[in-house]
Amino acid sequence: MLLRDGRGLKHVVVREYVRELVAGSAPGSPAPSERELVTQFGVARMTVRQALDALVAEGLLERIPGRGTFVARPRREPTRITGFTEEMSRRGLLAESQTLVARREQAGPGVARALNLTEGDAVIHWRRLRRGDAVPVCLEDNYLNEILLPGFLQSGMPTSLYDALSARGLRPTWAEDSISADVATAEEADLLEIEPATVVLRHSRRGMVGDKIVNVSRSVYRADRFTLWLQLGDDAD
Amino acid sequence: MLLRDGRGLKHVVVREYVRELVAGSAPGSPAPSERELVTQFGVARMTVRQALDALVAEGLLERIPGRGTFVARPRREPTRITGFTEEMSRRGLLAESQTLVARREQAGPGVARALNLTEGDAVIHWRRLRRGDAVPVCLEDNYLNEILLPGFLQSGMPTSLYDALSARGLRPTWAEDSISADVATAEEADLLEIEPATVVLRHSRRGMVGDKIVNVSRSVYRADRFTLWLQLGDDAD
DNA sequence: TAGTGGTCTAGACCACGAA
DNA sequence: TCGTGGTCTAGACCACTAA
Repeated sequence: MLLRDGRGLKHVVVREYVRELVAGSAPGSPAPSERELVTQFGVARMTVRQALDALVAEGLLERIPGRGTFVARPRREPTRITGFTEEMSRRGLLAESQTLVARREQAGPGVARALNLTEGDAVIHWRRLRRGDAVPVCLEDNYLNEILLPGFLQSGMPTSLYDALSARGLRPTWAEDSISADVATAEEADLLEIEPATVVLRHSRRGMVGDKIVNVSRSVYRADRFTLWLQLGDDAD
Repeated sequence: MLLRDGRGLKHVVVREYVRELVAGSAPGSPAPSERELVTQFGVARMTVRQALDALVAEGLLERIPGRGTFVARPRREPTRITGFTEEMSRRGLLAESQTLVARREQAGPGVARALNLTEGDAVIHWRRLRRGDAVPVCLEDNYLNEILLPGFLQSGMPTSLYDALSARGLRPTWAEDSISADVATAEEADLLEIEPATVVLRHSRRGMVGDKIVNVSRSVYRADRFTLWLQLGDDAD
């Protein structure tokens, strides 16, 4: 079903027409009325409603009974699942990255459990020292399920892990995170250019898309250089 | 419009009938077919579709063209915005709370900005020492916009702030959080029963419902007793 | 082939908002 | 009063799945 090109479906035609029509309009601007669209496209009103229903559901439009249909104010969006590169650029800092380890390894017990693999299964281990505006900010270990990412190590390491995962349709849309405060080990302190036993923020993440567990990351941040910002919830009042 | 009791609307009748019918069914169980419901309720098929559309949108049902309509597997849900009490009970710990301060104050510059008030405006300041299974875990300062919560201090302090806000229709559905690692001040260390300058996790939150900023909290957690757990994203693959 | 959901029509009446 | 969105009808044809 639905092998016809989307442009052939009338409700899709109307939907995309309205979407482009209101693109860039200020919140509160009126959209065409349903009966206007009926005459304009020569379709039934139910078809127009189906088109508008979709735009209302995605938060672009808002219906007010007795008044009309209007451009909705943009919804607030919860924090997306991003990596260091995007996070730094959001803060207006230049993200740099130095790969310390990039190799195939056998999963240890913790990584195996987190990736839902068996101990000893092959995983990709990628360790990077992350800088923001040239200052060491974060030491990040990523473990990837090699079965999901054949040839990943051979294809040359990308700048942004999440961009590389996106290209393979494996960008996590869901994550389980844990965040704690701790002190740096000697090795961490050395790489982050801080004194041993200095306060750090630890952040572990399990990234998933659908039912697939894509990666596990363990990051340690300099507490004097990094605060985690989050937006939670949704605007469904 | 819609002053008729919801039970009078046919698509609502059908929707709630189906909702109760499939309540408790295993994911993958078949729901009644659209045409079955048409004959059963004596309504048009568009009406049945409207009813089922709502259940599909909320993730209860799933349509598979050519096969039928089925109970969907429950969606994963991002971490809700909760407070200490719910968080502890989720971990199977007994949450206790000792109020140290509960009074009306004038907002300082930081609190005023966070609550979008003017410096010197009245705010409710509520400071509590929070214990999990009798061990001090967290010192929490809450600042509430008094205009939104008239008589809050007089009504007796509740166990759970979020429960009390729910009762007034002011439970935050949206929050902006910041999380950092730090060391305890002398006062914090004393109350949390740790050594001064011990590592702690700081968590600030601005809680909102709609456009209203309800509260600002600043919590300091013993790092040896608390790790923050989060689930981010949604299951819209 | 029979049954399913997806799309679509050409109407209708209702409650509400604004003029 | 007129225009709006909300609800509802009684059909229709299509593409797909499963027997």
